[in-house]
Amino acid sequence: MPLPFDPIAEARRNWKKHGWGSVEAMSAATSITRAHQILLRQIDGTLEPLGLNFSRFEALALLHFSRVGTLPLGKIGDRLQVHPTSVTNTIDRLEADGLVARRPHPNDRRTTLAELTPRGRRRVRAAAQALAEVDFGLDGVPSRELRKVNEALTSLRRNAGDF
Amino acid sequence: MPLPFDPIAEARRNWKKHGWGSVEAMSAATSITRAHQILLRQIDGTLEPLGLNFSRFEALALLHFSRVGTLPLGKIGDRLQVHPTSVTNTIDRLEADGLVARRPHPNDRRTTLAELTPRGRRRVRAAAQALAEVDFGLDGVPSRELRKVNEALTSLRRNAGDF
DNA sequence: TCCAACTACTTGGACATCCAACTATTTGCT
DNA sequence: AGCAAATAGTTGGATGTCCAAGTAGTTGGA
Repeated sequence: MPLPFDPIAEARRNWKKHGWGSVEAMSAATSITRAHQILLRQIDGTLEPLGLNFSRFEALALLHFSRVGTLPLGKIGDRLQVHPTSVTNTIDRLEADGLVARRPHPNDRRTTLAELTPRGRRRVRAAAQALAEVDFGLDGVPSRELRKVNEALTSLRRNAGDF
Repeated sequence: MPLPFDPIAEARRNWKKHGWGSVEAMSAATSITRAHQILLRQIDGTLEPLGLNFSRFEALALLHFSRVGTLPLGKIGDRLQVHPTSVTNTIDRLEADGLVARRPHPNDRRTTLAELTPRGRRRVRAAAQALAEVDFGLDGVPSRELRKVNEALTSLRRNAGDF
């Protein structure tokens, strides 16, 4: 099914030919979009038998890493950079599957805590192992290239004010 | 609004501490996801006043680059790597806005062609200019870093069988 | 003290994506 | 020639994301 040519190289040629400018940025933006499509499909495919997707896995991992296994929903949204409504939706699903429970915050009654259940903790470990086994859909990519991706995208994210 | 630390560096530490493996790949996958979130928001924000989003813009650009201004819907899906139903939806929206028209294929009655209207051609030029002006949300990122992104992601895409 | 402004989360609605199933047409094997 | 399999696109349903607006609770300054 692969295309017989690199669609982004083709886009670069066309972009130049029409004098549209910002070729390097266009190319980077498009590359990131395609890479994201590819990775997300592989990752979600890996997690699907476990009843998870990448968003739900990220939320579970965050809870697993927090010493107490508990986090305010707002904090989860800040860390994952998603809208509060997405967090509500994600936690709804995890709660329906018994992987997480909503708890009232002891000091602030506006706040809801998500708490990892024992079942959720087992599930997130299994998911992490499954993802590591397929190298997050990146098996075969030389680690030199992976480091390049990480370096360059860290710079990009810092520039965009991500952190 | 930025976080006071790099969430991905934090994830790397936690991932290692729990012995979860594939740290470099996890880091790359997560970086790509975040970079995509950031870029897509800026790009869609730039295109919104023009009644477009990135998907619709990509479809229009593809048509603009094809000499005749016409492409089968299936080809568009192949190039953009999206599901046929997404193409149907995208073209529906563009058609409703008068930027594209559906035409029957002269030789194959199964096939539908999307044809760029004059209005669509003007719109895609304006959109390209708007995107170039904001450097696709990447203004400020040194071009050395952009080239690194492009190189590394081309390798990643090739490895994943994108082309 | 008290109330306006802020914060945390949820609800309802818009939109984009995918999958499964369906219709229409074309192709290829016998 | 004839029919099964493949191809092109659409519809309906599920999911996930965002925004706008609403509810509940907290905070800070007059």
